[in-house]
Amino acid sequence: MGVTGHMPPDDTPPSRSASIWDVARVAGVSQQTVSRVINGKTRVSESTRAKVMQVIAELGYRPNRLARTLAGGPVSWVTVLTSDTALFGAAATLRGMEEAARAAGFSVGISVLEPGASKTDIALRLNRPQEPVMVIAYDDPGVRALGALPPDVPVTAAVERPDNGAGDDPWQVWLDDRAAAAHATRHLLSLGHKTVHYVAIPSSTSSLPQRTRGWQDALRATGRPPPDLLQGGWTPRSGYLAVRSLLADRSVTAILCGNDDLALGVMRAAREAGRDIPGDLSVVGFDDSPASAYLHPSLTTVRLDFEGLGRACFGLLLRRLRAEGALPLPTWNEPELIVRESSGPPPA
Amino acid sequence: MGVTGHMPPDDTPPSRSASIWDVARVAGVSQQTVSRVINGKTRVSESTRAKVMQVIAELGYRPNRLARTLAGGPVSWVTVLTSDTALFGAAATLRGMEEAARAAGFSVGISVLEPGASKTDIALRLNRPQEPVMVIAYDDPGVRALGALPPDVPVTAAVERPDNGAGDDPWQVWLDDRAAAAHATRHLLSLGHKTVHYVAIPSSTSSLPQRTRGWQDALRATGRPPPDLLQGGWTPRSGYLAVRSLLADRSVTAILCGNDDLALGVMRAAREAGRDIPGDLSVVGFDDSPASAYLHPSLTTVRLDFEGLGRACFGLLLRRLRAEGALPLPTWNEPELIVRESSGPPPA
DNA sequence: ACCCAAAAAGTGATCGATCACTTTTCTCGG
DNA sequence: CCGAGAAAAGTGATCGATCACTTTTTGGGT
Repeated sequence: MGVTGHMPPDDTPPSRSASIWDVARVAGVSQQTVSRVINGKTRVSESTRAKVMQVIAELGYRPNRLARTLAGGPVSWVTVLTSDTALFGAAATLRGMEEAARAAGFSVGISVLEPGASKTDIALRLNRPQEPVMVIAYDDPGVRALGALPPDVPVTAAVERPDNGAGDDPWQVWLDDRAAAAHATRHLLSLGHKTVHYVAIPSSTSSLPQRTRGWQDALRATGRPPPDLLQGGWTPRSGYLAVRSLLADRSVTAILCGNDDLALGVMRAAREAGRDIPGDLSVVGFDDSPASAYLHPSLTTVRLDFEGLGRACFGLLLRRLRAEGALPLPTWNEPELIVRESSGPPPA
Repeated sequence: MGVTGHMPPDDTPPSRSASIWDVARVAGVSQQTVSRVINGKTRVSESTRAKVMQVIAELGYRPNRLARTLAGGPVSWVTVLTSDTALFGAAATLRGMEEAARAAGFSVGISVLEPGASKTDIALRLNRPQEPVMVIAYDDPGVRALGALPPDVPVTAAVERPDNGAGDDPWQVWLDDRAAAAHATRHLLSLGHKTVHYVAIPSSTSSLPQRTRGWQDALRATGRPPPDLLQGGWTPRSGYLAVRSLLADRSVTAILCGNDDLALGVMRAAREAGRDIPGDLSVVGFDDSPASAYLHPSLTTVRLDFEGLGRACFGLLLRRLRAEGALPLPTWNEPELIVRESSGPPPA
């Protein structure tokens, strides 16, 4: 076996893989031509294209997206900022975003926001100064991160619905929590409950969260004063603790919960207090997490299309990046009340 | 207002943000010096450093990690390949990986594997040819992706424990599912059950999965022949369907499930069949998902430290990248059986 | 044959950093 | 007051691609 031969030139140390130049050299063309073959924008003669493709396969060439992006190629990169991915809503939104991004050929970076992240820190997580970003801003760290991003960063966000609805940042998407909470509350009232109590998830805004408002809306619309709000966290445990003392009061017959995990904790507290569900107490959740249909009793809850929202958030980002506008925005489903076993008429 | 002044030179179009050159020019030093200030490897005089830092703040300069990596800077980038992030184990592992990576100053990319992803496709998801990768290979798409990665890619993986345990790929981490399943099975046997049935999660290997083996181990060790395995999927629904017909048989008194979601489905099927848990039937899950403690009845399950495993997987990657070895590997907890309400002695 | 436009392929600069060297500036002993 | 050696700062090449131009080749029409 000779020193030289038909093998690819061995001046490439084994520790570095083939670049576009290596392909060009072996194929006997310029690297620009290789670039044309790869990107397929301009015409390349069929014979040249075939040879280049063959060399690419032989050398196991894989393009370097870093270099591509640096050199001003098309944007194909997005970072998602989110806080706790253990939460159903955030995780599902992230899935939707990732799916849509991957379908469009984007790489997705993810960076989890811990509560104490500083403003400077946020900017440094981006891989380049004007990296496109999506923020999942359902909670406080997310909302703060959204505010902490430098103004020249192209960003879209999945947020809690703003108060006014219109006239706000056009680069945000949301689900209509308020209407959904009102709907769930009306469902309970229509079953005959005198009033509905509410265990809230933590708030992301200084003003009243939308789910809380929707609950109040529905009560006030029928002339009922909303009872004191019960503040919960995100976990079953916090739901359990929030309602434990309340359940001794048999006049409490219906509880709406800010998410399904809280509802789980509430149901446990109810059983320990000797309350039957739905006989003595109706419980309604929020999210329609996968487990909710299989709980005992199965949980009446509001289905929220977080994945669809995530896809739309990416669609919006794409529209922002490609200024040509008029890119169709993926649609998402409106919240939908799923009635199951955990809600029923109040005890006689 | 004059054409020139103390403002930063306005030859920078507003659409591009400051680079290291801009900082250097305004600060009156070379870009190399700016680089030194930023990276702090070499000494820079205090006065120069201060001036550079000030200009950085004024210009809102943010380093471009793409360019840094391209130019041969330290690796600070990792892509995670995973399939379904809706699964508890995968999601928790991902969280651990992201946490450890972020702590080490790495950016984390995530790419979800759909079942049909081709070999070529996998390589193209990487941002550069030799991008460090972590694979969550608990299921078939993950295992295949691990096999499809080009050989020169530095990769570590969280996997199901290999059969032989040692002598295998040293760049993999796993939890001892087999021992855990055996332990859970022994728990049920020690309560007095004659045998234990098993509803399996889908398998990632051609040979018998570890949880299945552990279950068989424990039965055989006491001279009991393992009953036919019940094949489930990942969802509560699949658990429900897998055992529905079985439950008419009152001699079935203990069921071990491959994950908590399956257990949820099994418990529902049991109730519909009029079986009391744990009076008539004991159910044990796997994962200790957050809901399991609050279910009715609360679920006896095996706690698996997926987050710790994810952190360790990243630690292993770091060790692989920095060949100096001897980097301490984060430890993770061994599986632990959490006994709750859903398991008890068989009916008399 | 001949010329010209369109198609195909090549050239050089650039993106924003790092690296390996080289040059300039201090600091201090003799 | 000079020179040695260390500390500080600068220079030019490079990473792997793209972009805007320029040059060469190809294919018709006359």
